[in-house]
Amino acid sequence: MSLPASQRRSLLQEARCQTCSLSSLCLPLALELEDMGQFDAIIRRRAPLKKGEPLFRQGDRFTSVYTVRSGSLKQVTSEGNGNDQLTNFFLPSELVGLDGIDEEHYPGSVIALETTTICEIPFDRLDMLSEELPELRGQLYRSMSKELRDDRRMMRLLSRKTADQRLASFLLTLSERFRRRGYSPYSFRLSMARADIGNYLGLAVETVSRILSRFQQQKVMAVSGREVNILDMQRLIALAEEDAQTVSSR
Amino acid sequence: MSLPASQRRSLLQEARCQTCSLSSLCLPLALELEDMGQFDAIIRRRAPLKKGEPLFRQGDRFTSVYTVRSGSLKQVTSEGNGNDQLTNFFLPSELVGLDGIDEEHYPGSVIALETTTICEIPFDRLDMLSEELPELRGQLYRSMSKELRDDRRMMRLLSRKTADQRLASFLLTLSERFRRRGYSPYSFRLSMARADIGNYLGLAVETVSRILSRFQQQKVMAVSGREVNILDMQRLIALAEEDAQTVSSR
DNA sequence: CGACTGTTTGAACCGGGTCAAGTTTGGTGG
DNA sequence: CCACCAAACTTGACCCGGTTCAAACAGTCG
Repeated sequence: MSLPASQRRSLLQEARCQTCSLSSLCLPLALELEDMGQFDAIIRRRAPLKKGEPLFRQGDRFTSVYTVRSGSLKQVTSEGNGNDQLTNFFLPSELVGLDGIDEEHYPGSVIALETTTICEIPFDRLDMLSEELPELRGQLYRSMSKELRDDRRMMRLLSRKTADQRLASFLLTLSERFRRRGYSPYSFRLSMARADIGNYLGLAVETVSRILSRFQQQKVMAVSGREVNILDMQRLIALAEEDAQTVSSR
Repeated sequence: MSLPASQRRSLLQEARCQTCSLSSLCLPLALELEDMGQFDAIIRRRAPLKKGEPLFRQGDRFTSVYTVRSGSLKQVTSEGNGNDQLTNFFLPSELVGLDGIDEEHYPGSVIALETTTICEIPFDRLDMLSEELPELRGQLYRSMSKELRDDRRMMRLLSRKTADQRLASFLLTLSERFRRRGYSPYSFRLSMARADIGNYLGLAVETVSRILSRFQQQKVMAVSGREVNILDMQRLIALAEEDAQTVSSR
């Protein structure tokens, strides 16, 4: 199956970091133009994933890290017995698979929540290139360090926050991530199911649903299926940070 | 204040990786003897910390990562309002401070739980050295990756496990860490207070205390103050993994 | 257009938090 | 070495947020 040369070129073009709209957020963000060419040479394009398809499965041998080009994914770790744990959602420009380096196997499956395109970065090549390019190395350290910090925040959420605070925090985090990517922080579409949100936040589906209904009824946001519209950002921030009595007493 | 030459030498000796009993677990574990010398040259010895003293405080500028030589520490992140979150305990050979790389400030205070000695590794030197020594670089990536995996496990614990399962898991994790360091996995001393355990596991102090009492009464372990003696390891593993009805029905 | 999956809502229950009151431990100074 | 005090720990009683169970409803995709 072959394409006309022009289309083939445009596909390749699309896979080049220099022309990628995410380059200011993505791994090579710290690179000079000339270095970016080197980086470009090691990344591989992947066929788009359809909704529900895995990028890789738990236990697969670790070979590459990935960045999301478009779409979104979830990471799920299964513990043998029925209950899985959803440990992460990935949006465009975010790095996937860093937690597989250590044991040389991916510790969870990563599954597309919608049609999703991906850049594959073979880790051995990345490591070698990071030897030559201190900027790239630094960026890689920073990416992992940021993920560690985010994890700590998540632990705090899971161990200290009420269901309302969890939902509010989750929505604010999404909002902020959309904002940084140039989308509206007020109005966006949830690509994940309520069950996924519940699993991620340590809540029952029913609780997620109930609280979303309540937020809507309190005019903090409008929710219609997976479409979210934040109406009162300040209130949402208050809901995420403060304890119950502080919020209710206004 | 000066010491006889022989003692001075022995102090320096003590600070050398080649003679450190932890070298098989610590950051330079992958290095050849000759490379270890280079690594040795960049690490700095620190005066021992007394119980309650901070290694660094939340918000301090990130300069170094640290490894524990002896003793133990806790990492605490404060969110302005009263409630702090204890996000980690550190035992000998474990790397402290990796989550500060990204924002160039430490995201939490790290405080000694007992008299604790530390090796300081200035990060800029470590980064430069990691350029020359692929083994060291790999070990650094692996350390961070392992911490990511551990965090995911902690998230699962916090979002899915009951109080009993949390305590059991916590004790097993400690047990395993002691075992790997050459100490008894059955009998050890908790260097942290019940309140610290509760904070870390997302439980009230009272709950921690109650459950430890119950474990003891069920002859799973003997607890006397901070001394722990695991009597029935299999049972403890079952308590950590299985759901309540499975365990109670035996 | 039917079947299935995802979502919402209601009612009842319970695990673990909170509050309160001892009890033990460890550190300090006499 | 002991007495004292504050901090750490234990235990009990009660209560509440969030889970579970149940059932109806809404999308969505063959």
